[in-house]
Amino acid sequence: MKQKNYTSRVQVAKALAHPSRMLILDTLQEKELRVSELTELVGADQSTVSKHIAILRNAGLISGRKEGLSVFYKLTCPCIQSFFDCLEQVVRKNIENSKEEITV
Amino acid sequence: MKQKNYTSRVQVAKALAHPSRMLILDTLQEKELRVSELTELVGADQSTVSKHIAILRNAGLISGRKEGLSVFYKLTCPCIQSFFDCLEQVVRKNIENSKEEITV
DNA sequence: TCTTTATATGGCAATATTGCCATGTTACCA
DNA sequence: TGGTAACATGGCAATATTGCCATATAAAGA
Repeated sequence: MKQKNYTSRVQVAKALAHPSRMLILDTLQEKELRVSELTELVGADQSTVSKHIAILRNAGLISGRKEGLSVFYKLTCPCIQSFFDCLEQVVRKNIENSKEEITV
Repeated sequence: MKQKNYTSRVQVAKALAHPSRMLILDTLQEKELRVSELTELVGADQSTVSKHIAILRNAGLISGRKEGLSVFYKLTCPCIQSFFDCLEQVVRKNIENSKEEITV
């Protein structure tokens, strides 16, 4: 592959590529939440959610703030909204196209 | 997980989560290309690139147009640009933050 | 200091993704 | 009709991701 390196971009894209992480990001758009709240939201094991959080944190999409025993997470970048908007736009376009015939 | 279903969104995000596919999308922003050209660009086996193309196509990110023996692919949605812009913004923010101390 | 609570991490089995080879399909041409 | 070129797909081994259990770490209170 003779190309610029997409390592960082891909890391961010991979972080988005899981329903639980998508849900976490979507929810954090409204307000910051602690891990216990995110765990209940996702409905998986606490360790599992903690690992999802680590993936989002390592990708630079969220950051944490300690307060007593809790850690509150929030989005690092408001641009995530445009991300989701684009995703939705593609998804909607797909639905429209599937009503017509398949292009290829 | 008590949530709306993110299946379609995740499919699109997953499609983005590979350096070869990122390169393909990035390149198709400029002009449509046939499979043989994309294969040379990526520098992998033709069958491998064809599978990457299928993933992008199934996610609704690109569409193909047959012309003789060739198939030309192009982006379905100009919003992909804002996608990359956001990715770059996060990546840049990460670089800045790594110069300071680690937040968590 | 000892406990408890909140979060993070190690380990590992189940599952998914990736990339090559071989082969199938379609369109064009002799 | 046979051959060839461009692309797609089946199969499979290598690799990566996921999610749970067990456990580590850190902060607060008794």
